[in-house]
Amino acid sequence: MDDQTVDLQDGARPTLEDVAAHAGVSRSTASRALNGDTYVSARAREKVLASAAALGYSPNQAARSLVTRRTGAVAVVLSEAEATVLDDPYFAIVVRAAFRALADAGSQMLLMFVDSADDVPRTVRFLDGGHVDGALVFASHQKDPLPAAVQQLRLPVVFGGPAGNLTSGVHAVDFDNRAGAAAAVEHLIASGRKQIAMVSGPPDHRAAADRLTGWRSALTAHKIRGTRLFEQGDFTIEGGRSAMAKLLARKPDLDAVFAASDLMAAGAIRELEAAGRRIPDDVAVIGFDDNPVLAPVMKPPLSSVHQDPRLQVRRMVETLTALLAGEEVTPARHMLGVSLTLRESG
Amino acid sequence: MDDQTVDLQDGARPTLEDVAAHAGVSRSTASRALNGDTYVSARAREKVLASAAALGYSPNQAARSLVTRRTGAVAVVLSEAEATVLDDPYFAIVVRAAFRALADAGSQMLLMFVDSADDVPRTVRFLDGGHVDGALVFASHQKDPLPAAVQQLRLPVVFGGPAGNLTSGVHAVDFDNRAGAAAAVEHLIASGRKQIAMVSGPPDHRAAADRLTGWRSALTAHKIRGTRLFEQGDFTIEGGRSAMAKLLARKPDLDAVFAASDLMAAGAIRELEAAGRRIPDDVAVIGFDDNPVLAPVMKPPLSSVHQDPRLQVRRMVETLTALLAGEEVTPARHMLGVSLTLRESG
DNA sequence: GGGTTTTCTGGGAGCGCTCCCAGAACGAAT
DNA sequence: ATTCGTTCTGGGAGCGCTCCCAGAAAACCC
Repeated sequence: MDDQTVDLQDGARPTLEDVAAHAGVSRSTASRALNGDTYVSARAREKVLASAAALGYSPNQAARSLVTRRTGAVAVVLSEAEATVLDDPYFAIVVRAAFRALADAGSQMLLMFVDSADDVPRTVRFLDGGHVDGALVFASHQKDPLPAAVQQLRLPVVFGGPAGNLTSGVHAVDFDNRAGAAAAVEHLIASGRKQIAMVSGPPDHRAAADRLTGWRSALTAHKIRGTRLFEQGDFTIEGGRSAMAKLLARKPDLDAVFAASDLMAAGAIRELEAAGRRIPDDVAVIGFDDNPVLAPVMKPPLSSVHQDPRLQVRRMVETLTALLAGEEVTPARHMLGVSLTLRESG
Repeated sequence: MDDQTVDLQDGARPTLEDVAAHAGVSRSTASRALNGDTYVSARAREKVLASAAALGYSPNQAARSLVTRRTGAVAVVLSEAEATVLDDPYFAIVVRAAFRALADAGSQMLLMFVDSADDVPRTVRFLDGGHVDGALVFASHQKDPLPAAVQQLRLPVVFGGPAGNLTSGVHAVDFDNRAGAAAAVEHLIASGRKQIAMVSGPPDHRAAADRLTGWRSALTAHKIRGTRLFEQGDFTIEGGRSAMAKLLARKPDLDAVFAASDLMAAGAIRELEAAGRRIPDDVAVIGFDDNPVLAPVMKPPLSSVHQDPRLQVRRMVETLTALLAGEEVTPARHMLGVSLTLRESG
C-alpha cells in the first residue's frame, strides 16, 4: 500500500495536489493522468484515477481556465423583444437544440437576452470579458446594433439568421426565406388562386423583408399583378388580424393570403372568418415557420413554410467548434433550405 | 502628466497590472478602486477608472473566481421532457424572467436541460464542479432523481415548484395548485354546473396531483358526487382530447370540465365540439396555467387558473441571493397564490 | 509639540491549475 | 559494460486576481 494518508478539511474540495498525494505521485503526473496526456505509465494513471474517484475530485474550472484561457462556455445571445421570444416556439427550440449541441461539443450554454439597445453595452462588455469562448448570436433586426458591436470583438461568433445589417465577413447560418415564400406563392398560383395578398412583417426585420421579396418575385414571375397588395403586421396575432382587415378593405375579392409568420396567419384567419370567408374555400392561407404548437392544431390546420431550427443550430455549433479549434473557416452565410408543409388552409 | 507609458502586445488583453501601471499606482490600489473598496483616495480612484477605460480593461473572471471562490454564474436546471419545455410557454417565461432577475443580482444564467435519467449524473457532476455558485431547479415529477441528488451537494439550491419527492429541508417556491383547482371548481358550481368532470395529469406529476386533489375536495365540500369522474391526460392537446372522449363516453350529460392544463383544455374543447357540444352553453371548460399564447386566443377564449411564473422566479432568485450572501435562511416551501381568470369558456 | 486614530498605499502570498524543463528510469542498440 | 534514445516523473514558474499586513501619510486630539 503506497497510498498516502491525506487529511482534508471536511468541507473542503479536494485539489489536484490532494489527489496526487493520495495516489503517491506528483501534481504534474496527476494532471497528466487526468487529462489523458501522453507519457504516463499505466500504473500511475490507474492510481490517480482511483484516487480522484475516491476523493470525489473535480477540477477547479477557474484555475484551469486561468491558464488554458478557455472557459468551456459559449454564450447564446437572443436579441429580440421579450414578447417575440415568448410567443415564438422557434426560440425555445433553438435554445434547447443549442444546449444539446453545445453539451455534445463539451461546452456549457450561457443564455443571454438583449431586450433593448440599453442592454447592448452590458452584453458586449460581458462577451468581451473573457467569460465565454465564443457566441451564437440571433439578431434579426437590421437596425440592431449588437451584431456590429459583437463583430468588433476578437471573439468567435456565429450568427443565426441575419446578422443585423452585416452582410459580409460574418459566419452565419440562415434560412432561404425568399425561396420559401416563393414556394408558398407558387403553390397558391398552381392551385388556381388569382388574388394573392400578403401579410408582411416589419421591413426592418431581415427575414420578413426576404419573405416579402419572395412573394413579390413569384408573382412577377407569373406575370400576376398586385405586388402592392400587402399590409404590414408585427408578427403578432393582433397584427395579422388588423393587416388582414386592411387587405379585405382594399380587395374584398382576394382569394389567397400568404403571411410572413404563422402567428400572423392565425390573426388573418380570425379576421377572414369574422368577415364571413371560409378557409380554404373562399380564401387560402399559408403561413411561415411551421410553428409546431400552432400550425397543426389550428382550425383549419395551417399550411406553412417549414424550416428546421435544430439543423440551423447544429450547423452553427459546428462552425463555432471549428473556429474554436483554431481552424481557418472562411466567413460565409450558410443557406438552409425550407419546404412547404401543406395542410388544409391552403 | 504622471501616466506611465504601457506598451501592450496588440492582441493581448490588458491586465490589472497594466491598468495600475498606466494609472501610476499599485496593483492593489487599482483593484480596490475598480471594486469600489474602502480606503481609496478620490484622486487614485479617478486615475484608475480613467486608465481602465482607456485601455479597455475588463477583469479576468477566471483569476477573480479562483481567489474569491465565486463564479458569478447560477445554473437554471429544467428537468423536463423536451416536448413539455417546447410546448409550454411557462418555461420560456421562466427562463426569461430568471435571466432578468439573475442579471439584476449580478449573476449570469447557465441554462441546463435534463431530458432523461441518463443526464442526471452529468448534470450533478457539473453542478458539483464549482462552475456555478448556486442553482434554480425545476423538477416537477416525483420520480425525478435529480432533486435528491442535487440536494446532496453542498450547493445552494432553490426549487421551482415541487422538488421531486423531497418534502422538507428544501428551499422551494411553489404555486398553490390545490387552491387554484378548488377555485375553478367553486366557480363552476356557483354558476350552476352539476356534473363537473376533470382531465387530470400524470399522477407522478406533483402539481397535477395537487390539482386533482383540489378538484376533488371542492366537490366533496359541496357534497357533489362524481369524484371519480376524471381521466388522465399527459399535458398535451392530444392527451386532453382522448381523456375528454373517455369522459364523454362515461358521462354523456356532463356539463363542465376542469382540465389540469390549458393545453389539455384545448384538446378537450376540440373533442367536445367534435361531439356536437357548444361551449360554454352545453359544457363549461376551465383550464390551468393561463397560458398567455393559448388561453386568450382560443375559441372561445379559455377561462383558466392564472399563475405568475415571473413572481415565482423573482422569489426564487431572492432566496438564492440570500443564501449566497451567507444569510441563514430556514428551508421552506413558499406558496404563491393563484387566481381565476374568467373568459368565455366557463 | 507628541501621540493617537483614521485613511491610504504597495508588496507579498497564494488561489489550483497547466506547461516547460531538467533529469531519472528503462530499455534497446552498440 | 557503455551509449543512446525513449518513456516517464517531479519541481518550478506563472496565469491574473484578491486579500492580508505592515507601514506611510494625513487628520485629529489633547
